[in-house]
Amino acid sequence: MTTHEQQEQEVKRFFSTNLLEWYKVQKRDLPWRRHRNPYYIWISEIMLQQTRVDTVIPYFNRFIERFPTVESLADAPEEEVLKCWEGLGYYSRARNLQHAARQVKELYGGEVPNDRDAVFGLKGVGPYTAGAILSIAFNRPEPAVDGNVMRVLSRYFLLEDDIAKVPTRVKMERLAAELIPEGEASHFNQALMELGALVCTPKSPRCLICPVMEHCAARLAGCETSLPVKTKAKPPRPEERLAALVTGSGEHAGRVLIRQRPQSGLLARMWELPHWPAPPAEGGGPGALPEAAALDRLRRSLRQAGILARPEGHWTAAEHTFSHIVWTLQVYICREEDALALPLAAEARASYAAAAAVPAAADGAAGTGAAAELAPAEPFADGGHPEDAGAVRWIRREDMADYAFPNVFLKLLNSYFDEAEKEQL
DNA sequence: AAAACGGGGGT
DNA sequence: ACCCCAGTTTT
Repeated sequence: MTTHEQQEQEVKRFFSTNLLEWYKVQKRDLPWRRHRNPYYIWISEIMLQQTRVDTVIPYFNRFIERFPTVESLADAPEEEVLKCWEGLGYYSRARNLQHAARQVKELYGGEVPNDRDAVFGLKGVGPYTAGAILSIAFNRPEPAVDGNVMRVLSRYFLLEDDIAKVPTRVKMERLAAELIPEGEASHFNQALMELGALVCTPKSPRCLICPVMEHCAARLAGCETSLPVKTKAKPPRPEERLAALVTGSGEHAGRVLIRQRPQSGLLARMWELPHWPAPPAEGGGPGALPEAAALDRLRRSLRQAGILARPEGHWTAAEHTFSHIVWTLQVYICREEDALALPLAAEARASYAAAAAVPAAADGAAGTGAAAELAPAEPFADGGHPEDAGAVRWIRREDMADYAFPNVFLKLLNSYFDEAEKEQL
């Protein structure tokens, strides 16, 4: 063995032993670290995907209280799981998690399997989460490479590969596996992620308190802040939308109309205020749509969705940023026309739902050119909006507890009910 | 290989 | 106000 290879080995050994010692002293007291319950580890790892520890903690505690075991999760109504996930984002994680709980119940007697292929086969479990469960819960020497780990390794070993690429992750996994000290997979993998979260942070790493800074190649080269290398995500596309806050009349007095989103796609099965794409303003940029045009457009969208309501005026604007879209919602207060006519509205929705089941023309034509000129009762040029088939409910503030809302609608509804309450006084 | 899929924190 | 962060599934 050459001296160069010996040095390389020494740098690796230094990293592993120092990091492990640091972790044993510095590790945070986190709810899922208080027991070695594979179910807790699994739930926490799914929640921690794309999400920071501080955000996850209250969700984790509520979730475990409500679904203490794999079986309780497998047997729960899906809406309750979704409600528990409300505000956490990436809601397919919640549905995949319940699907996987049913897999564990049916296939493995309710015990999280201690087996690589079995864990991998669970819905919502990919290479990172499989490694995390196997190492943290069962102390198996599997790598668990997330963004934190790639940042730490790319700096310590000065690796300039693009961490957005799959081959880079595979390379990091090989390296991470090599670094695991005998019998210490659980602590070591957590140590790696803990270092990335507390010390080797993206913007201004705290190199002076880092347990391995002495041999950190990026630090020695003075390039730690330019690592890891990562291709930039493309900016989200803007979408202007008109939203309706419909207040009930007659038997719906004091209530607001909400509707459920489709079974798949963005915010699947979540509840919301109804909203539709805003037609582009005359020769104008976004947001320039005149109020009269917006009211007219909204009136026709409501009618087409089978909602008998009249838009009355602009209430507020709200912005909601996804990773790939930015919604600007112009919210209009609308008044339900006649509660007694609701059966008719239900009928309109049902017939529209049937029509919507027929494959419609490609999306994107909404509100452009001719569509803006159509008579009120005519469908839009693109065949309508897929959301319009969704179920609707009239709710009071107390009823919000029974429906899962994306954050933007949670805020709008709370704010509306606050205002409505104040006016009562 | 690239896009879809939320929400929050740092600067 | 703007920039950054990041696993799995679907296309």
